[in-house]
Formats: sequence, C-alpha cells, structure tokens
Amino acid sequence: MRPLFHPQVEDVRLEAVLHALSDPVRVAIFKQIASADCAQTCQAFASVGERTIPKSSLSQHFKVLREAGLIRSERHGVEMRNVSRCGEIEGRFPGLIPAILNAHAVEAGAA
Amino acid sequence: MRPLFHPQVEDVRLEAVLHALSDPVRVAIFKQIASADCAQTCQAFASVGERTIPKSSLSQHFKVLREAGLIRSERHGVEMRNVSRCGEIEGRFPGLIPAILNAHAVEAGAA
DNA sequence: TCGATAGTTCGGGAAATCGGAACTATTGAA
DNA sequence: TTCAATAGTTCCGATTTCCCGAACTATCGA
Repeated sequence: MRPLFHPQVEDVRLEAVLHALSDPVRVAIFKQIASADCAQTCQAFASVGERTIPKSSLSQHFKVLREAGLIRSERHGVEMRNVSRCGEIEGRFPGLIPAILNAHAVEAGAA
Repeated sequence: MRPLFHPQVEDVRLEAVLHALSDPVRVAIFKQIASADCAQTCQAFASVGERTIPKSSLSQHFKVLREAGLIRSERHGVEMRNVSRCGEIEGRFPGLIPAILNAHAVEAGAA
C-alpha cells in the first residue's frame, strides 16, 4: 500500500480541480467534507443520495479528490479522516471553490 | 447534419460546465472566445499553443462547449461564428466563470 | 493469533475520447 | 448550372479512461 499523495498548494492544477468536481458523486462528497465541522471517513459515503457506491469506486473518487488537492486524507487507526483544503486553495485560486459550491447549491435549489 | 443544440440558461448543468472546462484545449478556446470582442470561427483554433488540433477533434470540442451552454454557435455562410454566453451563465451561477478564468490566468502567470 | 472493520489494488468489461477519412453545406467563380 | 474550395460534421476503429467485483493490506480489539 503506497503512501497517499497530496500535492503542494502551488502544484494544484485548475484542470484537475475542475475534473474532480465534474462528477456528481465527487461534488457531493466534497461538498459534505467542505461543510462538515469534523473530519469525515470514506465509509460515511457508502451511499450518496439513493445510490450505493461500491467501496472500490469510493476509494477511487477519494483518490481523485485527494490528488487534485481538494482534500487531505489521514489515517487514524483503522479509518481514514478526510478534511477539505478549501483554505489553501482559496489562497491559490481566490473565489473558485466558493463559486462552485454556490453554483451547486443554486442547482440543487432550482432544479 | 442535425441542427446545433443550445441549452436554455436554466438547463445549464454545473457538471457539464466543469467537465467542459477541465480540458486544456477547451479552456484555451473558451478563454479566447470569452475575451474576444468579435465572434471567433472554429478555424481560428486549428492550433492551440504548439499543438495542431485535427478538425474532427476541434468539432467535438466545440460541441462540448456548446452543449454545456458556454458558447453559442451560429452559421454565417461557410463559417461558424462562436460567441460566449458568459453573461447568461453569470445570471445562473454568479461568479463561477470569472473565478475559473481568473484561476486559469493565475496558473498561466505562476506556473 | 484471530476476526472484524476500513480502505486499497488488481483486472476485465463498459464507456468516453482521439483522429483520419468520408460526407455535407455554402459560396464564388467559370 | 456545374465545379472547386472552404468550413464543419459525422463515422468508425484504436486508444484511453472509468466502473465495480474480487482479492489484498493495514490496524485494532478480543
């Protein structure tokens, strides 16, 4: 099991961020992590909306979010704790994440 | 040749917008269309940076941007004129496009 | 040491992407 | 008109990426 890779803030690529958030499951995960006041485990997302996500897929989704620089994952005992890196990204791409989260909210509200 | 499809503003999906802009060729195209003061033809993007883009791929890229609601394409004689729909999208997802274009500029500047 | 839990990795089938070749639409000559 | 040229689109096969079940790894608590 190779160690988890987290890019430095200055290496975060816009392309990777947009790609990571262009998937409904991943935005849902990211949104919850970004708005939670405590770290979220992967397990917490075994189902998103009505869909059940197999854990291999879930693991891949977390990897994409992590390697895009959107979240930070740390092992604590048997589980993984995920926190958002919104603050750091805000420094690099001001307004980007808030605008995306807001757009997501607009869409959910209007639909 | 089926007619070009343009979604209504209220049908523009965040997911589609982010996906469309998560490709380097497409952001480059969109950025130029968004900042141009006159309509751009597809032909104008036969090469992006150093790469030469085959026209079948170019056509697909324009289709993705168009169906995501980011640009409007209109046939004028033998050529296609493309303009951005930034204004409309700003009404639906405030701040989203400016934040993405700004992030793109940041990246190009820092690299 | 064993069993349980939480994730990761592997591998094969499904879906999206790329690009060359053929096709369509429009214009401007001859 | 017909023909050639230009600008895009569509088709289709090859490559790449994505999805998810099965097997594997790591850590903890009996």
